[in-house]
Amino acid sequence: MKSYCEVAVNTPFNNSILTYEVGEGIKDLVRGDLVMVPLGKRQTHGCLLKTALTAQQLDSTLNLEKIKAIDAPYDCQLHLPEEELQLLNWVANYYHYGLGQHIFDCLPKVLKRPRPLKFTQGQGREIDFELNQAQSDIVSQIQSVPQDQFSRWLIHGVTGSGKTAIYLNLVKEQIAAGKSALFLLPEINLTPQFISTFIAHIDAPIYSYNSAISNSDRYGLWKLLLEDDGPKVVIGVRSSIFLPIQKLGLIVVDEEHDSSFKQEDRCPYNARDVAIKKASLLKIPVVLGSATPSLESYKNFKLGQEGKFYFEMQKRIGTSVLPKIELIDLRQKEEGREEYYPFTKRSISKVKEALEKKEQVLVFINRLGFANFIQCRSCGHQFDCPNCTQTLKYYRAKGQISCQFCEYSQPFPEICPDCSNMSLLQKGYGTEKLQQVLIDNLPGAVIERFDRDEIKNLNSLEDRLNKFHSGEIDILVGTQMLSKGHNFRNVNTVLILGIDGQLNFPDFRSGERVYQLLTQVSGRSGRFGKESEVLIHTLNPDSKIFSYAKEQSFNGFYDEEMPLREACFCPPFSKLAMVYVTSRFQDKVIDTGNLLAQKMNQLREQHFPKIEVLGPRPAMIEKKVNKFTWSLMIRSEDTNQLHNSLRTIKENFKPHHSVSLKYDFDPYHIH
DNA sequence: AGCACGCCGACT
DNA sequence: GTCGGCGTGCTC
Repeated sequence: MKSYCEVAVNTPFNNSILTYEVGEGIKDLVRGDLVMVPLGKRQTHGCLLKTALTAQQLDSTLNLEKIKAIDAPYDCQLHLPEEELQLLNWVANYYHYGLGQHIFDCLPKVLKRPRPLKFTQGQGREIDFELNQAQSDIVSQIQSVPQDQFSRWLIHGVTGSGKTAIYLNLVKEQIAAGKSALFLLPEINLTPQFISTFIAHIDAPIYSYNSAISNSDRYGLWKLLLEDDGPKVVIGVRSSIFLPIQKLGLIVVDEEHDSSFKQEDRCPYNARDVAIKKASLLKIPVVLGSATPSLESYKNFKLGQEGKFYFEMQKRIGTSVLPKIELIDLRQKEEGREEYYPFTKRSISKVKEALEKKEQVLVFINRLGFANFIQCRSCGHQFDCPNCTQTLKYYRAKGQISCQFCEYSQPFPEICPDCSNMSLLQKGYGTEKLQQVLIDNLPGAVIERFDRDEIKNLNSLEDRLNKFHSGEIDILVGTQMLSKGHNFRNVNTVLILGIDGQLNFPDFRSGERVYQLLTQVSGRSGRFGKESEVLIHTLNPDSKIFSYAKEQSFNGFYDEEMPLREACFCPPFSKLAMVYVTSRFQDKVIDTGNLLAQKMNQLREQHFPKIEVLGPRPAMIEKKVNKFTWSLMIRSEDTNQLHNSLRTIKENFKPHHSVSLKYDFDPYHIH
């Protein structure tokens, strides 16, 4: 009597769940075990979902003749515990992604001879500072609920209000109870400071999991977690939510609003939301923290439904004071501004003042390069990428204009190829340009950049930060990279440029992002008692966002933004899903997009009246690396209808072979 | 996504 | 003749 199994296979098609015969070599394996799977003419990996199925239990449309046998386990000493498999399965369904593919995206690369796993033993020192009233209230409230039940908490606390001490106390409590804790951070460059705090005070091994650790450590940690259920702390980025930590007692998600928790390629999950799901499956508390919660979390928690708790911490601890915010009105004309454009007389003199006081300065701009694009003064010709709908950026250090999406680049042009005019304008500015303008205006000062072009790995990151901390560098010009987490003792002046571009970005979250950025950046300044200033260059000084930032109005932004979101029926008042249609042929993309919209509208009329179909429309960047993308937005207040409409499409709508569809549920960046 | 098959034009 | 481009179709 033949026995069959269902396997989540590492392949993109058919939801990745396929049926096989149970061969002799795997007859003792169970759900969650990994196997070698024959697929067409090749072998790939799979994970057993159901075993010991009889022929009668199989889908009747399957041709039994065609079912192959699986004979070999995947010899990697890994398997997926039931809870992890359930979480992975929930994620695959929720985000409309293949389970098998997602499983093998999460699993580490298997090595034959892994090196011993590196980790740090915490020193478990007593906490040598007292919690203030607000902090200890929050800790005791979180500890007052049964720790073997699902509960969720949001700590909305200004930068410097002491969230870390709360996390530390909660984690210590778990370790003392013999359980483990998972601490999620949005970005790897925030890891070092938390690690050192945890090492000092936690009496347990501490593991980190992020893009900087080796494949060997990745694999080693997985194996260790499966074998060892002793108390430990894991500090990691997004993907650590899928680590099989046993006896997990607490999940903390710091900076819960951060977009880095959302995976943009492969399975588009949001680790913050997955963390909440994981906590509910494991029946444990999950604590989110942020100075600027996402509107989703704010609405979700502040309503205070069953099992959801919201805390506010408005005061900074110790000597730190919130900085004074000044708006630099770029509409005002200034004689001779070319010299220091895009700065102003005021902002340059503020920088000079700071340098004279032997203080350091941070300058933020969310753009790379020297000029955003090049245009001919005479005929208006722009230099575009041949492979992408994108202008070429000028990088002066490289002497090239190049595309930010593909490999294309060419030497900086001397003359216009259309009209041979020699006068080419450089439009828009990025970090490279700001650095140059500052060098020209501040002789003797050391000015360095802190952006993706300069900081390529953790070493260069630490190197540049150390040089800044030690005073070798006077001014750092950086992108968002510089805005998160770091504390600089000697910085009391911060400049922000190019914020208008973000304010006017055509996305319902642009206001939220700017508010978060301003708060974040302001937090970099004046954390050590001195008076500090943030200077924002803008053409919209009347924008409400700035006045909330200026007044340090804690909830003003939310009170203003929430009704706007409600009026335009945007999240958190609706759920969104994107469907992206991509192909090398533009006509195929447009045809498929229209067909899809038609089909979707049909579904709306017949089955899912609460969904709304918007589009199709070309993606923000229609052509990237010679592939065209159009998108459909599906919106609904009814999550089930939204899911079911996508599922129906996935099962019944088969586009032309050259066209691929990608789904994004709860999108963050909309392309 | 791989991988093979099969149909066409180009070339030692 | 056959090499190889890529369009099409299949994978339990």
